[in-house]
Amino acid sequence: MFRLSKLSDYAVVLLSELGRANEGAVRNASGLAAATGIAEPTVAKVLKLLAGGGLVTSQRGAHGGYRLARPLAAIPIADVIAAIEGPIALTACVDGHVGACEVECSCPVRGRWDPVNAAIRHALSEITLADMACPAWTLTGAARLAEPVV
Amino acid sequence: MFRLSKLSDYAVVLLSELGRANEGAVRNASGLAAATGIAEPTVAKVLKLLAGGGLVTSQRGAHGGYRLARPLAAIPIADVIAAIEGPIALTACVDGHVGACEVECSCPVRGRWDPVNAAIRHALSEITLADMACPAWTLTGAARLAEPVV
DNA sequence: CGCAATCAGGACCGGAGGCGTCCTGATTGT
DNA sequence: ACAATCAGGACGCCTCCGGTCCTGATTGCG
Repeated sequence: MFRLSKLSDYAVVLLSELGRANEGAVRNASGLAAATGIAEPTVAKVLKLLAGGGLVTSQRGAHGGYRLARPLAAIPIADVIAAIEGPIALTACVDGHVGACEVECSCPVRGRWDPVNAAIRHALSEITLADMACPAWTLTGAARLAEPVV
Repeated sequence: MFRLSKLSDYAVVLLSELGRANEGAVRNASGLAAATGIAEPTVAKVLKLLAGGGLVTSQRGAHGGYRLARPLAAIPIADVIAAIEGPIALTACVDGHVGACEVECSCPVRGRWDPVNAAIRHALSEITLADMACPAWTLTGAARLAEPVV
């Protein structure tokens, strides 16, 4: 199974939370932590990663915080994963590392996963955060989301 | 990055090796280890997993070994990964586990990654081992493939 | 002008799980 | 009967993720 980092999961939650209500609003880390139920240090870490990836913009100083850099519909899930976990690739041997393999010529791995990587990258580029938003929410508990839970 | 297990990588190598030459031939674990450069105990482990997944058939006893259950072109890479690493899913919370989440109602994760999982599963089902075979080989050394190398 | 709030960046540690190995038993051809 | 080979599980090392915390830079407010 593809062992996606839990941090990426948090990232989707936080981005969705940011995308709710008025998208231009600035939210600070502690407020987002309270709204999502994720531990505050973790929230801060994820937001910093997302800021580094250009998915959110940060405002420092008093009353600072984070806001979405683009609307949710313009954020493919591939970008989120890339921001949190680095470039999308299946194995270590895949990107670069040419010549580092010990079995070398008999190593049929080099470049072999490339089509798989490309296929996954493509698949993940087609799905945006807006697509992932609330299968259950929109149906049952949209109202519950307006208020910070937990 | 999608941290695909190294075992899956070995599996592809071993299956490709099995698919070379005459596909019906029986190869034992030590021979495959020698041909691929992978440590023998690891080869045995991978082959056992593949046999459990029905990708190879095993013959016990003296002069026993493994052979492909189907031709390479009939083995999607998704089957290999499923055999080695279990069912394909991005996170633990995704499949089943309903109600096991601590944040529960505020956990926007449940079911959310489903479209992503489906997209990846689909992508991996479209690519067979035959497709992955030798991007470099087919160009330069197609002839080399006809005969068992190394 | 000083202070408080907030993000930026990195260091640090604990725990989980993958990876590789090995051992014992079952099966089969010679 | 023996040797070869696979089946299945147990086990330990080691890497890496996760979560936390600390210090410094930036900015608005009193």
